[in-house]
Amino acid sequence: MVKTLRVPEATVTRLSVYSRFLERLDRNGITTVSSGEIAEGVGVSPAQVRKDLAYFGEFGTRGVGYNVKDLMRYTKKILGLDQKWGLILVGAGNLGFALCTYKGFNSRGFSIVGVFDNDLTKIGKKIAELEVLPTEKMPEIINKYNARIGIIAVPPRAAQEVADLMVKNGMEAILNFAPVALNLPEGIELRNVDLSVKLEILTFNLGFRSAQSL
Amino acid sequence: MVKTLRVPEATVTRLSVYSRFLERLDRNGITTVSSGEIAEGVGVSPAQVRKDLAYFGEFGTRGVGYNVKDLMRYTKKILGLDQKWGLILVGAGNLGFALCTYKGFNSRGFSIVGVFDNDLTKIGKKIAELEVLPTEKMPEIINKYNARIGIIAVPPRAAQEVADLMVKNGMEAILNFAPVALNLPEGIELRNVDLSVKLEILTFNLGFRSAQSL
DNA sequence: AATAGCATGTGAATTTTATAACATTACCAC
DNA sequence: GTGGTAATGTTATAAAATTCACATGCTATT
Repeated sequence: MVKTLRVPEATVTRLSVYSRFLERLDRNGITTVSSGEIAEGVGVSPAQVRKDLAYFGEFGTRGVGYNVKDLMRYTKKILGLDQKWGLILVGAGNLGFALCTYKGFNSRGFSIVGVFDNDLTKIGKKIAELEVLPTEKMPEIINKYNARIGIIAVPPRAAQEVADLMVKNGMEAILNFAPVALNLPEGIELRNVDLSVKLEILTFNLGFRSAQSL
Repeated sequence: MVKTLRVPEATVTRLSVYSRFLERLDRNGITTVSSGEIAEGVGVSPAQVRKDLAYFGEFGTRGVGYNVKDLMRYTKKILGLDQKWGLILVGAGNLGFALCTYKGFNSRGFSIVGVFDNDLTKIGKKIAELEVLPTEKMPEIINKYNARIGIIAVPPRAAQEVADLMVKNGMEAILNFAPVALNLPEGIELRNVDLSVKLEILTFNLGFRSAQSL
């Protein structure tokens, strides 16, 4: 029986943020950091930082703090970023293009190894150094680069179909930018990035504020 | 004294998702829907749907369900989407370009009314029908279109400076795509969209799964 | 008009998450 | 070495969010 401690997703999210903050500290030559400084730097409480880290082990030294380089490595290891990840992307529109060229992915060990689209006007075009391919080529590319994660950047109506295709071709995780709820078999990891939801939180709050000041 | 019920942000997030789901139902000519059907459609529990809606009033009919058109209008009203919102965007890179042309914003009443960049090679270029302007023109555009929300799509190191400028020019809310924690004065609404965090949740889960099957 | 059926709205129970408080341990100065 | 200081790791407390269960009230049918 494995000791199975459930890690809250919010903890994983924050860990990702800590990890990048640590990279920045490291780039700036800082060698030691306290939970309070991390907290300050990313906008949470010091207790939260320590609690989050405690899910995974003891990484600090009492009375001193954390070694930046070490903690950075640990966090990246925990997140699975001690390896390179090849991603495939379907949807060679403007969003797909932006994602392909997004530096934030590369700097964290992600690289897009295949871009697909079924729009004949897009196939053959180049994005960065990648040629846009028809989805029939998906198995070949996935196999060649051992890709396990797919990104969906197509319009909403096409998203489910693309998701099904990805699953059929063995993808284990999907990052979906289309604003629809996808139906996937058990065991496939799915996360949605909804670009307008956060905007709507902002408008909600702007309205709510006015309502309260009446 | 105003009855001040705090609405969880997760509730607002889901409301936004419900709202778009209802739009889809409406487009498909569906007139009535139950909490169970909404739940099924967006991937939450029926009780969750009812609880979320209960923060804002009673919108359904017992034994029947919800009128799709009405509930759609209510949710949009609650989210502040019964009006048009003009947005300004700083950062005319690939991401900025993608956001400018993103249809999901327009369909929810958002329109980008100004695109700014201080890169001389970008100023003057056209994105959709908008010309990229230097940030000095920001006050003029903000005033002309009554913009209250700004989007940051610049590299991390420039983000804080852009945020400060937006605040100085009267922006009340900021949607930040740069992967850094911004420091803003009290009262400014801030939400971050971090494109790589969700990917790292996926890689965490993929790794975690393998670890557990050992 | 009465009754059966159904889906909402809601208060209570449970679970989860975050905060706070404290005990522990490493380091440094003397 | 010994004691003071500081920041971690952890336990306890509080808060928040979700789920559950059911009473309420509308509709349709007989």
